[in-house]
Amino acid sequence: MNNYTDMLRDHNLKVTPQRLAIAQALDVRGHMSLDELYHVMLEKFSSISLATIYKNIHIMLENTFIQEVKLPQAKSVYELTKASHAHLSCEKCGAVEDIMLDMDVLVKQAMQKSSYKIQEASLVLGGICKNCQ
Amino acid sequence: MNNYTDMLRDHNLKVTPQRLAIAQALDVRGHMSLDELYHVMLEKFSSISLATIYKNIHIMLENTFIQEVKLPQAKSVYELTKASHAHLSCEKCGAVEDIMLDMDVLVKQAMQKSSYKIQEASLVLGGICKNCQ
DNA sequence: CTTTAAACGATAAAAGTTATTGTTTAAACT
DNA sequence: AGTTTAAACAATAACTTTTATCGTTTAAAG
Ligand SMILES: [Mn+2]
Ligand SMILES: [Mn+2]
Ligand SMILES: [Zn+2]
Ligand SMILES: [Zn+2]
Repeated sequence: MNNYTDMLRDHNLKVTPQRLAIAQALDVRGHMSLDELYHVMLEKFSSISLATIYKNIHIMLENTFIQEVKLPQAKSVYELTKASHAHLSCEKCGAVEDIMLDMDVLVKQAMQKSSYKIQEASLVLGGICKNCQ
Repeated sequence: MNNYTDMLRDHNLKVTPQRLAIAQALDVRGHMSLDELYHVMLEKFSSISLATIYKNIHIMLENTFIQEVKLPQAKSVYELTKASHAHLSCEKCGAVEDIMLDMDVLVKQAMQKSSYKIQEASLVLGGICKNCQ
């Protein structure tokens, strides 16, 4: 009865070896594209179907077990759902990092300027990571 | 020698009737998905090829005549390049609006917290527009 | 243990995007 | 204005990505 098992059950997802491996991979690596996830999964399950990856990403998104992060100049990456946060994206090596930023002031400003009821903020900051500088 | 002609020439794009219509459509409607653009173009050019839309979007992106906006829960939309700005996206009707917000403080904060050299910020605020409330 | 609905792998089908080819045309140059 | 040429065009084939189908396996409940 490990950690990922409980997490999957909490999101009404049946616990399978494939899903446990997806959860672990995303937990360890943070952010992964669909392709990356598929190739990592192939190492553990040499005959896993690509359709299984697609279907699990879908249902995991529906059940908010994971989140999709759309990056400006690259393929989407996926991550385990956690507290809302922004992203740093290195335009040289493609690395993606989390960063906690207080967006309350900005969101409040936006609600005053516009007539929108804002529910969520998606911020991706593009730049060059320490390693690539 | 209209306005869109000059704009296209400024971005090293050969001026064709199709491109003038794309520029006008994006100028008038603000943000359009590839499909929307294709269908609007079909009204003016009943036999325009979908490949022409794809190719023009590509070269216009390359030459920074237009920008792509990736929305969290919807297809990408495209817009004429203008001063950097954030977006409001209505999760009910799909409307997309521009909003000018000063992100300097936030970006400065992010550069201090991380070791990234930040070059651009992409912010999409999801919510409910005035009409849909 | 059974039972059963869900998940799986394999693979076909559909949708989305890019490449190819012959024709047309915008723009440069007489 | 007429000629030339490279780029853009429409048509469509090829390729990639995503989704649907189907027979089999398995997680979870009883
Ligand atoms: Mn993240
Ligand atoms: Mn915009
Ligand atoms: Zn980097
Ligand atoms: Zn709306």
